[in-house]
Amino acid sequence: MSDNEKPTLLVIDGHSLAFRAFYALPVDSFSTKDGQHTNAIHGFLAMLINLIRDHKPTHIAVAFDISRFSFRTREYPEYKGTRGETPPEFIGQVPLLQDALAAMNITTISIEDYEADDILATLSVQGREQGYRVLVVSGDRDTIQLVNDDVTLLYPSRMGVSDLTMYDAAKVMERYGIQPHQYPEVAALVGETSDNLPGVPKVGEKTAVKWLNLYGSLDGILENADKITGKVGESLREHKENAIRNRKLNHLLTDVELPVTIASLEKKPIDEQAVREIFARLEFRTMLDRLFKAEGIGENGDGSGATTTATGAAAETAPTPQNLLDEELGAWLTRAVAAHPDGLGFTVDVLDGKPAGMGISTPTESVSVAWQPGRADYAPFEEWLASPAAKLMTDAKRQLKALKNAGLPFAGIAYDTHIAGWLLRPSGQEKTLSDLVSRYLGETLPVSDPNQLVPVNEPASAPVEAWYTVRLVDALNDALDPGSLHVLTSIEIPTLLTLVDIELRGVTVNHAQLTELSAELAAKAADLASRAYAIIGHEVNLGSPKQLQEVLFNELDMPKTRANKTGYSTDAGALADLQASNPHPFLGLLLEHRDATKLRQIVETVDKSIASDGRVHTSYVQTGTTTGRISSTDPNLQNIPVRTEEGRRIRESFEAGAGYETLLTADYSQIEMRIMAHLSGDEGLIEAFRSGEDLHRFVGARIFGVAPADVTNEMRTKVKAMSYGLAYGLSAFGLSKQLRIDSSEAKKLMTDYFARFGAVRDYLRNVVEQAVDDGYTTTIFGRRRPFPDLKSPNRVLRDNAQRAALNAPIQGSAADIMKIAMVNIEADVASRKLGSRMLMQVHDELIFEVVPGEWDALEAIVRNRMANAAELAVPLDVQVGRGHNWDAAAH
DNA sequence: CTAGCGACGTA
DNA sequence: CGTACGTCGCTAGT
Repeated sequence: MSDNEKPTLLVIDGHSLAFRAFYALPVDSFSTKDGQHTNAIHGFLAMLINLIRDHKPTHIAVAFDISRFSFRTREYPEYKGTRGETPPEFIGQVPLLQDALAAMNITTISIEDYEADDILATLSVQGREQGYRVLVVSGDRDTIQLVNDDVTLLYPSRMGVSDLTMYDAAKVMERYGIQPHQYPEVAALVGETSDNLPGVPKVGEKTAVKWLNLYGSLDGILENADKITGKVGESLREHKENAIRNRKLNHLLTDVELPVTIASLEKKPIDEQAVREIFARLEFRTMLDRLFKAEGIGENGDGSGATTTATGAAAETAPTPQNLLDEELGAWLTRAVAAHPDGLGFTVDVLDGKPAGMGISTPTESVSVAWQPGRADYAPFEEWLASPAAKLMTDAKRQLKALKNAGLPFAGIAYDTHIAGWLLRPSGQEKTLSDLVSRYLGETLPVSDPNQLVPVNEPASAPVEAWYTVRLVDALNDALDPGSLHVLTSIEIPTLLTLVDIELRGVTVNHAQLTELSAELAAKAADLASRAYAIIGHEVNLGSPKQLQEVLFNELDMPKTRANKTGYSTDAGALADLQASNPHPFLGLLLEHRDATKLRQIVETVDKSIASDGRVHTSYVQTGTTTGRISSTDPNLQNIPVRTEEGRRIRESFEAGAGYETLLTADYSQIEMRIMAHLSGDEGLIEAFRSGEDLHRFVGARIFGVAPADVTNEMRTKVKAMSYGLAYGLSAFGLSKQLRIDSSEAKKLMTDYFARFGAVRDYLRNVVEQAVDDGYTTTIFGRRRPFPDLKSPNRVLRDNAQRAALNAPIQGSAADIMKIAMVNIEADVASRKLGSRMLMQVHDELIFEVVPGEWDALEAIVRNRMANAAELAVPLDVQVGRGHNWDAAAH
């Protein structure tokens, strides 16, 4: 059999190559936004992808050392003893690399007490015996001994992994002048400094090779040691024990008992979804394309990288959808509903915000409903749609909006797999039905391929999606704990319905007013810019941090600020510091210019999003956060300015619509602090809230030991920053920086705070401890957030996770409470048949439009439902304001 | 044309 | 060396 016909086994020394990659690539250029370093992973995978592309291995294994200790260190404790501490930036990369390899369905092997090289040696021998061509990739020269006619070593050049030198027997001969199997004897004589194995002094590679060629082997050399003259001969006779020991240690074992067979290492298709996930986590972008290309998964979707399911087991195939009408459909629905009381899968194809087709499924059957407006044929369908019969959906919000747009009645939503998936993995990558199917069913959702004129796979249609949804519900319910399930059915599903309504309502925004404001701000920005140019003597793009750096740090020669990836920071904080140390008129103008352009930007964005009904319809993303909050996009109405006078002019343009008398705003005051009081059970803090006194004044009085009336503004500011910072994991350093006070003073402030409110500190500590134990945090209502990074060996990652973990139950509980309030308010408003309606949610604030004459009724409902959304140890205080526009309605 | 980054608005 | 978001313009890459 010729080499070309032989299968190719690729075996890699994982640690050795990852370590090479680590030193080959700059650590600073490869890290995620969370601070996880990835240079070793990147270098390793890039190398691996090239190997797969160039050598097309049929079988692959990667061997890892389990620890620095092995049978060799037992026999010779000094072995590798000179190796320094592993660099902290390297730690943690290996487990992630192993995750990535797992996603690529590549086997990794580690065996207690043996080094990776022993595994490689055993694999290469077994592979050869079984008729494979073997490629060994290692950065350890000892693996040269493995080379023979069937085994080739790929050895990284100097400081890289991208460039591998192929060592076959001829190349070894050319480079060292010996046969590969003789290499360990040369190495034994010469010694290996990096392994802390001294050899025979004065004997280098040249001498060792000369002797070997003269006497045939190390044994031969030692037998003839007496014949060797001169200082080198003396040295050999004196240090021959070194050579003997080295030879024992650098012999690689070829009979290690392996947990796998060579055949089982056969290269399997990568798990595309898992690879996408891990690469996303590592923030590798270009790598994904390279891998997919090497795997033959490509734009043209040719068959070479056929997307089979991970298990290889035959996935269930979706039932062929039936086209039913009229009584047939009605009969089918009656039967299906009776047989599946937990619900039917339901999917609406949405086209331009309108329902196009729909699909309904049980686990074994599916029906296509080519619904068209006004067709009497669909009366039985519409009846089912409006009934409380359970519907199981995926990403229901836009589908329900489409139904409402078409004037279809709807009730009975029982499940949204999209939300369920988010509750399981709130930081999750599962954005689509396809992602969920892949993760929870281990199957691949058929997708349409725009590059194929005649699709090979029928893309998933509404009934097929409904069928996958039904099956997902079971899988998700198995994965969901009771608390999360409660959050899903009692909080999220009702909230979803509320969001559908408030998005469709939108909010009236005064276009003329925004246009005027925009022009005003543009003029102001232009004026500020020209004055700034005059000061520095030339024009510069004030919106370019890069150009500003040139002006500030070169032309004006200002002291360097905090460093960032592109140089030095020019953010507002840094500029304020500069203004304090190096007052310069340019700085003030720059800051003012930033303010004006930022505001104008927001004005323009909001203005552009006003729809033909004169209203802005934001999209709330119910699964947009890790904590349970809702986010808002297109446009984001949750970051409309409020802190400055000018900013509030934008809020003035948000008005009560035609037919409505006024806006009502209602917000929770200090809800997160109240939740902290409740969760910690801190007597002092609870008393503060029950007393009705100004919180920061009350706390300040306790801390500074004065009467509440004697708490100065300065004291109050400090206490306020401290209190709010607590829930974010603020440090003394951070506090001192924010308040611009001495760090010793900040430290004292914290000490004094905790002396008075010790249960708060205990609680915060306990949250983190519990999260480490459980692996997740929980809100008052049972919402979970996993924190795998709490156990990360990377300190930055771990510290970030700790702060996020102590904040999650607080922010998350507040989000839960607000959602409950919203749902209850909507229910009350509906049952009282009020025309007034909820329009917006800004985390702890709700905005309503009030019909003339309904103010009192609405205010009562809002106050009641917000204040009583949860039973806490402290009251929930609600502030209500009234005004024709959003700003005026603030209180 | 797109992705990453810096900057900054909100709770 | 404070949590959670979304959006913009600039820049450097494709």
